[in-house]
Amino acid sequence: MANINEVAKKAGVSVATVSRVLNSPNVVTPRTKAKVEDAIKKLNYEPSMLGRNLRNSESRLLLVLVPSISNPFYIDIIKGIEQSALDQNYNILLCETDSNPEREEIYFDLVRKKMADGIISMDPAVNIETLKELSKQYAIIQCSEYSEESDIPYVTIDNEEAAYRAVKHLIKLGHQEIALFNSNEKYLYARERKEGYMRALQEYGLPINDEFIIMTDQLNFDSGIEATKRIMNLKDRPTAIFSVSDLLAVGALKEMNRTGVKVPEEMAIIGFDNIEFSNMTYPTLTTIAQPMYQLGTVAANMLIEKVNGGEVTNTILNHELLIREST
Amino acid sequence: MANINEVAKKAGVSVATVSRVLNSPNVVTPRTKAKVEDAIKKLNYEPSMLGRNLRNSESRLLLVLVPSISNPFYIDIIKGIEQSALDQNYNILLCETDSNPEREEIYFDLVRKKMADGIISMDPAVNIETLKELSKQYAIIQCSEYSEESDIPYVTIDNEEAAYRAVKHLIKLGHQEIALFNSNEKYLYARERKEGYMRALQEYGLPINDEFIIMTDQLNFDSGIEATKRIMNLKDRPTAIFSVSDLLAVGALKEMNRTGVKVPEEMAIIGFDNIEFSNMTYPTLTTIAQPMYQLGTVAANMLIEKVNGGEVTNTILNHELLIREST
DNA sequence: GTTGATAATGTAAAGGATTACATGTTTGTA
DNA sequence: TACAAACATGTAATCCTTTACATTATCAAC
Repeated sequence: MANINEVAKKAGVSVATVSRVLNSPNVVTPRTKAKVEDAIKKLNYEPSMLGRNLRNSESRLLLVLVPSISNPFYIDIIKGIEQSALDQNYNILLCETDSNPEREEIYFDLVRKKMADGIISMDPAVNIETLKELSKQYAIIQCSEYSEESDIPYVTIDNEEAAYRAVKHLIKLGHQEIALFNSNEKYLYARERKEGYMRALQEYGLPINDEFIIMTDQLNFDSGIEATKRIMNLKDRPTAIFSVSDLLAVGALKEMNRTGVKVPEEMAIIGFDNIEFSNMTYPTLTTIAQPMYQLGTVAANMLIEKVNGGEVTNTILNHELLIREST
Repeated sequence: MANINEVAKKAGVSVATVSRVLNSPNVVTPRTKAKVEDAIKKLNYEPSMLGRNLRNSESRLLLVLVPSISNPFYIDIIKGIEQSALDQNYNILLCETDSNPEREEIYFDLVRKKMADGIISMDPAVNIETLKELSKQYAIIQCSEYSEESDIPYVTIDNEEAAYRAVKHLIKLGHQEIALFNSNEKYLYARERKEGYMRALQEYGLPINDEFIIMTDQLNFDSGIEATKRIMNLKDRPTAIFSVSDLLAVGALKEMNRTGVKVPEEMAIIGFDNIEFSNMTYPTLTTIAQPMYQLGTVAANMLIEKVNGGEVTNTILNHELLIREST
């Protein structure tokens, strides 16, 4: 495979000139440019990014840390990231941590070893201490989930307000007994969404029933079924569910269908995220729409800005309540 | 950031020795090894993969070409690929082509420019001519969808047989009028699955009704709804649907639910792929399970084998008929 | 036809590792 | 004690670009 030297020789110029034709074509005479381009074509030359990256001390790769690609919530974010990255000549290294610290370390090593120029972390279970440490030296952005006491820049939505609006919607429909399917409150978003849930209840003078608050350890379909079974076994059942994840809500829906409980008549359900699938269920799922794609593009732009030494400010994007058939 | 020279100086050895400590620790004296490791620690040295990759003429990155990450079918394959890759110290560059030739070219360029060591293509709409051309020079594997007349190695399942079994299952249940939701027959898998569909019908002496064969241009939910509407508008409706993709089948299911047609009593539905979601619908979806994860691991192993100059043989993996509620 | 300014090109160092080959050190044995 | 064999370490080339700096070519103006 030809390298820049051979091209230079064939074109009768120096390697510097070849490089210039490639990188700043305007500083070179049309005649030499033509000669060089001719040689490039004849030799089928493709500049090696390995050499270039070494020289430029960059990899033009962005690490995207995701807890799981099975959760469609992340898919649209990833699409947004990929688009922004491509637009700026970056590529993404998609890394699924599975909340496994060992894997996480493998991926962190990629940036330590210069194989990635920066990180977008979306993993709520990320080792925040390591992340903080890394952020002193490398460009890092948190997307969706973030840590308050780090000063790692983030992009997210107002989770408290979104949850508040969701629950308020249920209350307005006449529900007084509303369950909350939440995840572990060690995660900020879980705490914030619970805050919103409680604020809505309080505002309308409704009691907070601890039995109605279910903590699931994973945001997936099975946990949704599990949680639903638990509330359905209560003597005093709620009439509505606010779930912090569409996947949990889909599980709830399934369990309702299985046991013949009518949605929304006997049980209203509202999810969170607006994953593509929430529109395919029976009935379709009312949910809080997060601007996933935009979360992605903004995160990527912030990261690239930071990689290039720029300053970057935290961003809160808008959410939206999508009322569909399940409420 | 420290480099290998500084480590060597600090440890009082040559760079070669430092490199050896890193790459073949056993050829170096325990005493020197200790000195070097000490220096590494003190300087917080991390070997740069940029330098190493240039020297070794490799990137240790595998390109994974997917038509769309919105289709969960690919998600498990990707997981498999990622696991195998990690096990062998590779990472994956996930590339969503969106069946957009320009994007595809960007990604192909990555391998031309040595930024990726090989490609796993899963895109049925891939530009097969370019792929064939590239495969002369670079390591390429096709996963799931492949081209018969190229000699690019592939891993897939027996689509004809799988379709045959699915349709036979419907026939055994008493269905005589069976619709086929297929994608464009320019794709091999579409042709093969249609073959299987026809073989089953023929074997049982059932007529082939062209009106029952619907071609969709995309394998997604909306196309499923669309196709369903078409067959429901026929004077003579089928009593069962065989869909070549779960997503289409989910669309069909939704449309049945919307219009109050009972599944499976009035309309049986069978999908293809066994995406995670097919188990979450109401009713759950009978489907052909492809061994997605395994497709991924096998593809990755084949590719890495090929990257390292090995020879590789085509692989056909087993599928399975999963009978659930929709039939 | 000089001169000076400007534009185009060339030279060589640098970026950070790996490794063939050369050199220096230990061992074991006679 | 001396010598060869085996082992450990060092030297320097190499992978492929980019770019600061040096050099040469071009052109206008006098």
